[in-house]
Amino acid sequence: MTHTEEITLAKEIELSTEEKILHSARKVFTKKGLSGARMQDIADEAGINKALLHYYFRSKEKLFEKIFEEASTKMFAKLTEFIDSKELSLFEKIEKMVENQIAMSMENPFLPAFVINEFHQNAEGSICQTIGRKMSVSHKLIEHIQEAVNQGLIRPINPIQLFINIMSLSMFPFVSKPILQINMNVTEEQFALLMEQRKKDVADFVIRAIKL
Amino acid sequence: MTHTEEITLAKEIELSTEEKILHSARKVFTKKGLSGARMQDIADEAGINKALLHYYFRSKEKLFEKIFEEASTKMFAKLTEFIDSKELSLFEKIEKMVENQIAMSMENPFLPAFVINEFHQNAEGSICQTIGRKMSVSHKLIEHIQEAVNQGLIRPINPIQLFINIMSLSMFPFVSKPILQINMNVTEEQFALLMEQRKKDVADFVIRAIKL
DNA sequence: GAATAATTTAACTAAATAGTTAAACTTTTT
DNA sequence: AAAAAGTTTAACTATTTAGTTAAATTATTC
Repeated sequence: MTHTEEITLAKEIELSTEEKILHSARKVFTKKGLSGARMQDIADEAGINKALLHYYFRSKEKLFEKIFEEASTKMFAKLTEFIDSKELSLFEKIEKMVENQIAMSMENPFLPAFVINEFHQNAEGSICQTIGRKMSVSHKLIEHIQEAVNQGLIRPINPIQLFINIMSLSMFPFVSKPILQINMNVTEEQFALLMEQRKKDVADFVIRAIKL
Repeated sequence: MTHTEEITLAKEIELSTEEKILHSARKVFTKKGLSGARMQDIADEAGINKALLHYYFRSKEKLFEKIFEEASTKMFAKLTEFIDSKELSLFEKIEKMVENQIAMSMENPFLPAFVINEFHQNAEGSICQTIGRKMSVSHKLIEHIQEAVNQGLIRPINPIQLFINIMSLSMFPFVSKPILQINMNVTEEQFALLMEQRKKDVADFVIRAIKL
């Protein structure tokens, strides 16, 4: 193996320092939160030292801001893709919302709790205000629900309550996972299975609750 | 006003130092979490200095443990009262569970997010393990649901999923309140009104979803 | 291949925060 | 009222953690 081959291979396998930092920052911040995370932990996780962290990202706040914004966006990314669609029926939208949010949570188990908690502890803070404005979920879904009620397709329900219900059923299990697991003696595998079932179960549950 | 009258009056109005500390510790810990809370903030909030805090409660950990255990218990206290009852029907239990958990969350707005988040960040830790064991929700409810399915009173559903649904619908809105508010432009009063409505709405929603 | 720029480190400083001490003050007991 | 116990404080120390510096190393450009 020549020298250049070694380098090419290394580049394919190993991430750049910046990417390594972002990976470990994601991991540490989402697990421990802003106040619980330690720059030293992030550096250790990335296999570098603290000075290099500050070389790439001036401060903890700056690094956090990047991770938090990325996380907030990711949390609702799949939703915004189709929520305004004119082609999908309300029931189809509900099915997709549930499936997408559960899939997102399964792929990123700490993400929902992280975003929710930082908003909680810092709701007035500038970061949350900025990010909050960007991700206001469309009023078109609310209108879609209201239309369905008006047309007698579903029973009367406050559209906002229905939206809250869909989000609650999809995401709460992941947010409260540790309590549920202790509470009900559920292993990791059992939990994953339950959540996989929920992709269909929750949509059915919601549709049964609202159809005439 | 005599000297003794002054003292009697003061005792009625003012809390003991220990109670003042617990009050402010509750406030600061539930808002900021273990890692975000500062002993100085707790002292300031109680109108005392840090040394006195350490006089009453040896360390931050000790004080936190007390507050956290109290909070975890409070979070499910009302539930455990009636959940095993033989007199109540399943639907009555569902109505009470929803109403109690929403009422509890309205009275203690930061409590659910606090408990959930600390479990998340510390699920392996000794505190969570100890507290977790104490609050395992009864299997009798699960059995009650299973019986209702077997007797054909409700449509087939995994009892664990139904339990998760009830908890999700009752508590998620409070956990995700800051995001919901920014997302849907909802004031404090509007939010309180929505949650008041949910006490009935959620029970209806669940019952409609499961009844034949 | 020398010069320049980018990357990385060890060792440091600065700031924040938990926890301690010794003395003063207050209340209760004898 | 003297002694003892309980309460409170100001000023302190110890520890943790974010952030800096200057020098060494590596990669890139001319």
